[in-house]
Amino acid sequence: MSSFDDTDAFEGASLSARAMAARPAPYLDGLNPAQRQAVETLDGPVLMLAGAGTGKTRALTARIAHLLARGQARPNEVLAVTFTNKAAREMKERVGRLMGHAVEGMPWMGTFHSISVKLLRRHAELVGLKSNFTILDTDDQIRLMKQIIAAANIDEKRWPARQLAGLIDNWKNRAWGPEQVPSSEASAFNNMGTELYAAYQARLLTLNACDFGDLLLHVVTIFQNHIDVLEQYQRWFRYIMVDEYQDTNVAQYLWLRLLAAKHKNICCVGDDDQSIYGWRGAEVGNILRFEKDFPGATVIRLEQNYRSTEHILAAASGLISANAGRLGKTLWTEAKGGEKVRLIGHWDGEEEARWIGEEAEAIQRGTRGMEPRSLNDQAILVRASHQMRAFEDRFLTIGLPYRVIGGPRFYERLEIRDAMAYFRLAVSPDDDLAFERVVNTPKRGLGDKAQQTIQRQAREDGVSLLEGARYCVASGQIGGKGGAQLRTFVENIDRWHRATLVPDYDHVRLAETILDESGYTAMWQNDKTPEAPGRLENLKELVKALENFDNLQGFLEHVSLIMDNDSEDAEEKITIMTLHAAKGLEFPVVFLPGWEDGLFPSQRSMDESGLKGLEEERRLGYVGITRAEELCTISFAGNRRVYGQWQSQMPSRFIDELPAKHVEVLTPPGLYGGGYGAAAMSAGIEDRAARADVYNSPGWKRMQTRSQTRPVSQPREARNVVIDLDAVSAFTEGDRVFHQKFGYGVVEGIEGDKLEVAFDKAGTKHVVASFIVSAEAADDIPF
DNA sequence: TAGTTTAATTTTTTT
DNA sequence: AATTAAACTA
Repeated sequence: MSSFDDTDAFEGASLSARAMAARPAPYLDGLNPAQRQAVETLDGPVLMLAGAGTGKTRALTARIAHLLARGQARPNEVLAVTFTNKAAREMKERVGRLMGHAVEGMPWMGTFHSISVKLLRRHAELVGLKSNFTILDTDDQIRLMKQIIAAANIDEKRWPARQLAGLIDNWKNRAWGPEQVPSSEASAFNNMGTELYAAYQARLLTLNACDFGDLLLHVVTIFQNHIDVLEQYQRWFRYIMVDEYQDTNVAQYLWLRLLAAKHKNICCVGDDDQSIYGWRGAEVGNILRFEKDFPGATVIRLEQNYRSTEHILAAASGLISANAGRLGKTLWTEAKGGEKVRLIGHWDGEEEARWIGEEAEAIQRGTRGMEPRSLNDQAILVRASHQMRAFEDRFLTIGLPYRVIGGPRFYERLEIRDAMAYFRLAVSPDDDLAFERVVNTPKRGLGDKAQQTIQRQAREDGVSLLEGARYCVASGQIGGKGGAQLRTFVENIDRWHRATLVPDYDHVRLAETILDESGYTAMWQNDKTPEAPGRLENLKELVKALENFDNLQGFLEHVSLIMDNDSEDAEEKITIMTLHAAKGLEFPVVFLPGWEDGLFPSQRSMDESGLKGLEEERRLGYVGITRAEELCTISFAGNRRVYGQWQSQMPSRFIDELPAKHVEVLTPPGLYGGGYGAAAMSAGIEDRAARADVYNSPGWKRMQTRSQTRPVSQPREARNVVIDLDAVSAFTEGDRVFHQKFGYGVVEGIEGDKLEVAFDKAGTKHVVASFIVSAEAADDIPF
């Protein structure tokens, strides 16, 4: 087969059509019948119900390739929408690979938000914005809300800005503008909700800004009010594809329905069982209702799972079957055998972390006939991010490398946001929010009083804060040391702004100059806190990132939308992340800790959303289990510290819902001296134990027997841990010591078998004594 | 104005 | 427990 066919096929519609007739397309190879149907059903509405691990992305990308190769649509006529930039990037790459060349001309493949920005920049004037509007992030949003609340004379303590921001966000998710908020919501936020919403929107317009919700809402508004614009895009987007349809909110739904109304060539891919974003406005109803919305829709179910063993699949299916109102799918796999899902109970959270750490290392070495698995192939998925700390603490002390996904992202870090505010001021000096953020950072002797003076002046004259400040300096309203510094600040901004007006200015150089002249770099250089060096490092990284852009404007635009920064590093590490963050990913080995009622399912979810909340939690469990390819271990702890208080926990009700024959109950090692807590042995567990085979293991029974003899009071004491006295007694307070991972430090205290050590670089930590050597001994070890 | 102490709050998260 | 905001003191 010559390579000419490949290239020729993509030259134009007629040629490619002929090439198609000549031989089957390579992108169809290896697709199962359902996938193939999904790829080849190009016209009319299609709902692709794709269960976990059923090759959804594969089908979706092949469909795009098919569309283009057959010449049914030009690349710019295909609208392909995802939720995250990562997903969009991946899709682009994979389509490119299928086509055998990069897909340059697919400008409409992206997230709802990035596509909306593109549309909105073209038609901004239709909603009263200028096309160079700025996009506010959550932080700016909150600060703006604070001002609005203060202006309305509302006690901010009783009515926090955060709450208002959340409320307005919710309304925007439902595609309600200030006028469309129904009267049933009138009592919201001290009966002022709608008014404040309107005030907030008005303020955004004057700032020529919008928040994330507006990006979508404005586009919907334009489509609804300007038929000509809508029709233009309806004609343009001949084929529409949507990933993760179960996560769409009402605004996104309207957005799509309006665009698809003409050609009705819309293909939505999703899985109602993986809808886990209800709390931020996603409507499962959208996917459940698809066939009503688009009569004559073809519904295709992808049910063959290529990811997990049959036990894992069966456990997940068993769990999710407890949910009502599903579209219904039956996942199956050709892969037989494999390990059952493992279940293990622990005395407390610390022990759970210890056990998982040891298990991860055992799996890394290869255990029980299983092939060794790199730490990269293992993940710990938690319900809430605060659960991560227990694992981090434990892994730090035993030196197990880990990576946390979903911490504060790069562009959300304090120093980056500060630096960005400076850049924003340079680009648009009238950006009041940016001005406010950095006017006294670093400290310029401009406290509340001075800032209020500037605010008042700016408001009186109807000008920006920068102009207000300029006047305050000129008129002597702000004098003294602060005044002098404010003058320099204003002059600096003027100068930086002039620099951005020069054609082809060196923006990297300018950025460095700005950080330098503002004293921002110096501020962190003089800061002696342990995080200061890291922050300086981040600033350097920021400047480096600038090199990829033509100018500061372009960079700011990019950053306001793309907040992800996944830096891959070479070292093998186990991944710790939330269940939410894990959606769409897969790992050979998965640990699911913390399956305790109240934690998972989360109490708050159940309180706020009742049965609906519980079902969403259950879907979250389903997502968690289906992330695993080979080995899935669910665990819970009988006792856990919640907000600093010890609490007895009950095993999650979801554990009872797992089909017993696909679950193996492990005997916890912690049985040696521990026992089960009084609360844990209370009626609940016994009931459940009687019902479920899951609890018929020797280990579980022993655990119950022991629990009757031991009351729960102080778990820490109750646990009869073998203390390595030799290791501890080797040290006293004040000793200079060395740790493999943390380096040198001084012993500050001794607790059981742990030492409290103040490390020179890593800060104060509790470390197991056996991992410590004296500093003198360390000096003798040649590295 | 700036640093210090006290009190309140505590999910999940993308754009 | 730990973070964060607000109140308080120098």
